[in-house]
Amino acid sequence: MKRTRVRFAPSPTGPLHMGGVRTALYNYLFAKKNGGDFILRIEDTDSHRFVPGAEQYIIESLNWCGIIPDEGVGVDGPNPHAPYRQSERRGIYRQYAEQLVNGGFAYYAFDTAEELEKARAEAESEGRTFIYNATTRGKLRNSLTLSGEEVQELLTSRTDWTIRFRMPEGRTVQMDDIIRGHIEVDTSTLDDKVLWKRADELPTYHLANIVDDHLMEISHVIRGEEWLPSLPLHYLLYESFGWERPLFAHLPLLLKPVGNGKLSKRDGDKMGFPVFPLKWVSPEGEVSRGYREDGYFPDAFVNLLALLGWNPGTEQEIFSMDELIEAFSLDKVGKSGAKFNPDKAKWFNKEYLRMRSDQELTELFMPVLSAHGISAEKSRVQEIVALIKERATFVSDFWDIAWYLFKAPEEYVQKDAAKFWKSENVLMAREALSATASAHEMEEYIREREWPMGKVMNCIRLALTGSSNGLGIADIMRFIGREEALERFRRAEERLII
RNA sequence: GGUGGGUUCGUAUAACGGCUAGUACUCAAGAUUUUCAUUCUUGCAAUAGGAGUUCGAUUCUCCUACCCACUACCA
Repeated sequence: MKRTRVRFAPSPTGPLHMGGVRTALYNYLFAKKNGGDFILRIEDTDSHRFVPGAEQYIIESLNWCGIIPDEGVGVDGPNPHAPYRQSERRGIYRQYAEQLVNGGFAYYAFDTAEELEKARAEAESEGRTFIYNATTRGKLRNSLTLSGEEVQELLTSRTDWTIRFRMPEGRTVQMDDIIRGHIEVDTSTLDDKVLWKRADELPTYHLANIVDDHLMEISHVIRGEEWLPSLPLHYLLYESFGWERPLFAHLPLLLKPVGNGKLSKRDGDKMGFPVFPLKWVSPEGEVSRGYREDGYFPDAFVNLLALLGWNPGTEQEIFSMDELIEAFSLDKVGKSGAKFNPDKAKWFNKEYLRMRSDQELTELFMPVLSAHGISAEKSRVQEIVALIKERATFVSDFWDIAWYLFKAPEEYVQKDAAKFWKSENVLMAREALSATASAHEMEEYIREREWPMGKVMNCIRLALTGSSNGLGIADIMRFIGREEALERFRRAEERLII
């Protein structure tokens, strides 16, 4: 049997967004599940849309997620099909395009951008849509309508011609998609796509894609649903070359959380969640947040992405990468677009945070503490982390949850003070606090006297933390000590009016 | 407009012709707790509409509606 080889082939036109990461992930899982290769190829055939830094961003993102290519751009190991950057492969495409011309499957087109623009505008004014195919190509300037000498002349004198695919007439292309099943399309609705551009000596996506997939011995093409409309062309290209084609699987789109449409950069900014794996600063200086910088764990991110459009068929939701590889299969991938749910994303991270060891979380929390000007002993911090980890979604929550274990409150929440800082409460609280040596004793003291536990405790909590919610008094006192507790209470008495 | 794809609770999904349509997130209520959070329990909530095939349809077929993608010398 043929070896499984898949590729992720992004275009470096900007940061890779989470939909792209998911496509890469599914390719990776499929490859690993089948003991095959996962290849990273960069499709930079559009010189006008190149964005500096985008390629590096793609590599870093995949690396952060643990989606490691076996072959391709950024891989140190053996790269038998190098180069994997299409701009570096430009020399190989022209011959293939010309092979199609010689076989009668393609032709030279000399229409200028202006001429095509005019034809489109004309058609539109008549209520039609211009389509470059069998119905119009006979009236346009190309090697099918011009004489051999004219063609030769134009080929050498001009540098703005293209090679177009000659879309056959009256055929129904029969296709099969692993996810969507059998699909048929009539060629009369398709157009003569440009395959190669003389102007920059580069192929367009369609040609480069087919040639490279063939040369790199790709067995399965797993890509986004937006490519489904060009599948007939790709089928026809394989047929014209006489090549065996790979199997295709078109993944459902990732949709925005509310409303309709593809998930886009704007949605994240608007709704307060990242759309990109990593923070991205565009060449213009525009900043987009990333999952990594927002405090997500890479394995949580991968887990939530995996479950957007795929399900294991069981009720398991938490998967390590190895478990995903084991469980993954394309026939469990859904057909309909998946709306991204930020709440569920947070839930995943919360689950992953709980699974992290106290030691690891402590290492992550230490820099946060220093950033707040706190220097604390690691062993002490680790005890605190153990106490608060299940209250947090992100490591960054730790500070908000437990800052008062590191420093005294400067101010008090008005509403809580109004509710609990009352003379009778303060009297009881002061007595209980000063008459006992530990939180445990204090609790006994209050109970014996049948004082209202809630009122007294919240009064103390207000003095210790500045608000009426937070950790148990016993835990707080264990960390700050009795002296500090008494001091904080004294200060509250000075500052708060009854 | 044309072509293709899609449609189960608000969201992600399960149920490969046969249970009371299941689970998770969110939300609500209750229990626990000195507060908050956690935890536990319970609850709200769906097969887009219409025909057909069938003993029986969420599942198969057709029509309608709605949504999405594509329709570049972009990928």
